[in-house]
Amino acid sequence: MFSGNERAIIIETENGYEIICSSVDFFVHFFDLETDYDKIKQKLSKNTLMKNAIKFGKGIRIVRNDVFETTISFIISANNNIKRIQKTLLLLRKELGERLGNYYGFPSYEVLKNQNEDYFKSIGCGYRSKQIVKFLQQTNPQKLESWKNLETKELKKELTKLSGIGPKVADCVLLFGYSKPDVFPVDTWIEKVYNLYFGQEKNREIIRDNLVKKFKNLSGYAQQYLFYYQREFKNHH
DNA sequence: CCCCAGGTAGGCT
DNA sequence: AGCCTACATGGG
Repeated sequence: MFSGNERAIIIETENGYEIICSSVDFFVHFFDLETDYDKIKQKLSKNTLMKNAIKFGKGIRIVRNDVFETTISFIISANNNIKRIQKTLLLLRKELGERLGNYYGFPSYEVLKNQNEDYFKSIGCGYRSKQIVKFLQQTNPQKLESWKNLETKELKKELTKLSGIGPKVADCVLLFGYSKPDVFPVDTWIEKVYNLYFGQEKNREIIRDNLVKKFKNLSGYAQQYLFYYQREFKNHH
């Protein structure tokens, strides 16, 4: 697991998890270790689906990642698969990031802004390359940080004005970058979950609104449990 | 050759 | 406001 210039290696043990990392304070905050997830799990365990999903993803944490890194990462994630997303992000670090022993930090805004569309294509960003270049021209980390006290709805409106950011990527940035819990990112997996357990609907905006109404301030947590459950479920069948 | 993957942008109505 | 469809790229 990487964030900025930090790295953590997580090992599952008999009675929990062990984290070997570059900075304890950083990762206590990053993994939100001061939040009581047992309480959240209890509140969400209202039916068999949620109980199973929580049991399956018992170690899930909503990370508190840097906003800029989160945004770049999720622009790359759009209509992409996780394996290639990880590969592309590792290449970004290796080719443009600072070398820190045997790993690399996330590249700075200035370095990223100096790259052109062809560069991003060369590391597998595909057609998102143009969006990334445009995004880097439109904004910068300072501007993104300045929005952190806006309310969820207002913040989403600002985010979706930027290139490469639609409703789903915005929700992910709100959740993992701005730590807003009242969002429910709807991707292809959540669409499947919804159609399996909640009802027939293909409009993702309607799906999102219904799920936020249902889970309110625990939407982000519920989303993570259901997302992981559905994605892994597929691998086991 | 098809469909899918942590969807979005731009054009049309 | 909604409803198409093109879009890179690799895997199944």
